[in-house]
Amino acid sequence: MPAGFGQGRPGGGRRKMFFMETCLLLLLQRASGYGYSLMEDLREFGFQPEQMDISILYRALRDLETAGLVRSSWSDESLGPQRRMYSLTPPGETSLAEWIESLRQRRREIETLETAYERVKKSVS
Amino acid sequence: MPAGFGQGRPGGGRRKMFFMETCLLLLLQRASGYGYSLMEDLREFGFQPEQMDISILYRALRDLETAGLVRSSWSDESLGPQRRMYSLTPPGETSLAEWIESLRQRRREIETLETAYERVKKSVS
DNA sequence: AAAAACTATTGACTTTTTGTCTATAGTGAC
DNA sequence: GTCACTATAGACAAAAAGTCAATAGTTTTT
Repeated sequence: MPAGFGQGRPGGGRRKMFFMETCLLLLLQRASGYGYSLMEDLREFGFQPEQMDISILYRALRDLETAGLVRSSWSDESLGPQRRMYSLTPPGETSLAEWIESLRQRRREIETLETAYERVKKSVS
Repeated sequence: MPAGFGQGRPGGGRRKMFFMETCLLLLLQRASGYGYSLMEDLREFGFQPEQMDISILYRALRDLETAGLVRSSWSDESLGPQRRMYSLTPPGETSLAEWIESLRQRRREIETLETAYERVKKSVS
């Protein structure tokens, strides 16, 4: 399977969440943030907060923290409910670079397919 | 979530197999083929037959047939074991066009992320 | 001040997907 | 006939992703 597609254990390998997690690392390299704010920021990359269950985002953040790519702490300075503020760790920066490269590879694979499709369409018509 | 990411039932929505199935439809628009031959043809799109279990390919073909996007028949003309020859149906052609468009969208989303990453890297250094 | 509404996070449950392993079955070679 | 090879199919298990509901503190409303 194509590079960037992972190798994969059952149900696993490259996951749907990969793109989202990469977006999160990028956002956190820009500035630290918490669940709800990151949710809004994801808009920039085509996500639509209204249409997604935010649990998925929280799970992604927890997974990233378990992997040591982000770190979190409770911020009590804010008004309103307590927020768990996330920020990027040095390993997170490294992973971000790698993941971006992986997505770049994936983009190239899609481009190959697009090109092939254009050729087929031309030969058929 | 980004267009091209499906909406999704549990564990579902946009699946890992989406890219592979689109490749298969494209290959079948070029010419009909069977399991093992398609496996080889997938090389063009970055797949590595040695490293993947062919069951996955067969399942993909059966799924596509269930969805009416391809049709199959036993070819007895060949020497060697019987082969199930697959070919693209008209609905399959339509889906192929849609799926390519969906992947195009996905590629654009990746490009957005790549661009954003370049900007962040520049501002950090 | 009690109730309601909102922000924020977490955890349990369920379905679907996906990878692996094994079974079947025909064909050609020795 | 047995063995190896090509080709396809099915069962099983593990993991991921989606939904739903629970918790908990904080403003706002009445």
